[in-house]
Amino acid sequence: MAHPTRLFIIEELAKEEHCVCDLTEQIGADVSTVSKHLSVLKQAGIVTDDKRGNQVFYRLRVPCILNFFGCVESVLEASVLDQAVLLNVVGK
Amino acid sequence: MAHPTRLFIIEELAKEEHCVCDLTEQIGADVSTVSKHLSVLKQAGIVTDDKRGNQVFYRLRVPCILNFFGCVESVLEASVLDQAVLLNVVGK
DNA sequence: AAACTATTTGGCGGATTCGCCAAATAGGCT
DNA sequence: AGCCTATTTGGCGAATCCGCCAAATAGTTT
Repeated sequence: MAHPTRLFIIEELAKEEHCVCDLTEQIGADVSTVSKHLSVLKQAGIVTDDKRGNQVFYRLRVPCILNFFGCVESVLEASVLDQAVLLNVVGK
Repeated sequence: MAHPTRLFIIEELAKEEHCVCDLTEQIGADVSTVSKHLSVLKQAGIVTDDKRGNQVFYRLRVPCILNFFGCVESVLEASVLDQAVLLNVVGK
């Protein structure tokens, strides 16, 4: 599934947990789209979810995943966009 | 582009440099396919190429990228295959 | 130059992925 | 219960990606 969005999600969750609605608003895509991205990340074990009230909060389960970005940045003068490209490469 | 193959390439190049023909033989896909994978990795800055004679040798340019795998393993009891899945998620 | 090996590039069908909409599920509130 | 908000799931067309073949490019050898 889509990169830039998932990358963005990971970066956001690295700061603090967010509910789906929150991420959806920031991303600007349809809620169902964001929900599916989170579903994939969850299935991969990268994030965990926590239902409170009628909303679900997601948070990063693998903080060290951020080192990956640092690693890349140390070599490339990479912007977030370039990282997306990179991840696209390694992943998908 | 494809995951398992690119993941395999990264792991192989982590050990030592390889020419395209070498990787192609190990992977079992068409040479053009492998070449394209390498091309993508190169464009992303993950590998560098070095032409000697009539063959091109590729090597890892971002060794720390391997830490990423270690990171994932520390959380998941992930096999190489699972890592491929994970990368598919983060990437693609 | 001709022949041969190694690699890259273009093209194309097939498969996968993406993102939206609509419908279903879940919890909260009146 | 009925209504509303939040989220997930199913479905589908559009876009992307993959892997092979064929052709082009580059270097070696004779």
